Amino acid sequence: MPAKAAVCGCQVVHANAVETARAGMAEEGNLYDLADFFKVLGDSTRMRILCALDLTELCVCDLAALLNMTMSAISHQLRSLKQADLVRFRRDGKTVYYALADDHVRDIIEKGLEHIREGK
Amino acid sequence: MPAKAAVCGCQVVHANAVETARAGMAEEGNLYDLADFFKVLGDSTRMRILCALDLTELCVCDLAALLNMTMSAISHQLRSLKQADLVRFRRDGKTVYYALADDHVRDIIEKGLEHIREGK
DNA sequence: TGAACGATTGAACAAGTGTTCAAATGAAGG
DNA sequence: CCTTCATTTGAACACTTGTTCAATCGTTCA
Repeated sequence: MPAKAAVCGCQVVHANAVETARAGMAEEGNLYDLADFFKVLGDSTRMRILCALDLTELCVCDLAALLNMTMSAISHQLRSLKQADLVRFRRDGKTVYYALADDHVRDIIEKGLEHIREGK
Repeated sequence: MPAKAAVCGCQVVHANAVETARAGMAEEGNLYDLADFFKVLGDSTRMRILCALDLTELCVCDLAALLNMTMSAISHQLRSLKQADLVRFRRDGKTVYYALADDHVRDIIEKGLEHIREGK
């Protein structure tokens, strides 16, 4: 408890619980990566892009038309999605087609929807 | 294609694909809620709190000590987590104990970790 | 090669977010 | 009651983030 008091200045201590948490938690770096990953999903534009790509392959121009946004804005967001390995792309002439990278995304989005629907 | 050209100004059109996406996408409102939900998971402090609570119930002071942050900062983040139905709490005297709300969170976090580990 | 065009990039700005600090609750005990 | 103390709250600040705008890249085709 001295260690704790030094940190947070309060006297309530659950040293066992804190130690349990400290010992069992995933590696620090992994948690930051995990937060960064979910951060990518936490934007409505990117979420709408993902849900559109879940249905069919689309080019930047298609997405811009579908979401009523500029190609630049779409392209910027696709960059984030690419870096997070959420989408893949193929080039055909001047056109670049985007699609979901794999089924992980589908699963995660599905789980998220479950949580939301259940919450009300 | 006139409709599309009006929106994004380019000539490449995949009207069928765009229509498929438009017709099949989840309701607009749901996608915004979904993005907001993931936004809550997209912060390292909140993620660390969730992972700690995944192992054991903890009070604000415990979390502050564990994460080496002020109780105020922790409390602010717990508020977000509460609003997103990710954590529940019980009061015992002056102390408030927090815990994970349900198993949805565990599942989602697990899926996220899978994705990250697989990506490299 | 040079024009056309889909896509990408970088800088800049507005809007949103997390932490800090100080003040205010709410519960327990003297 | 009045004090103590864990927790919460609100305002302020620095920092991050999404979109816009202009310029550039990369490919096709004449």
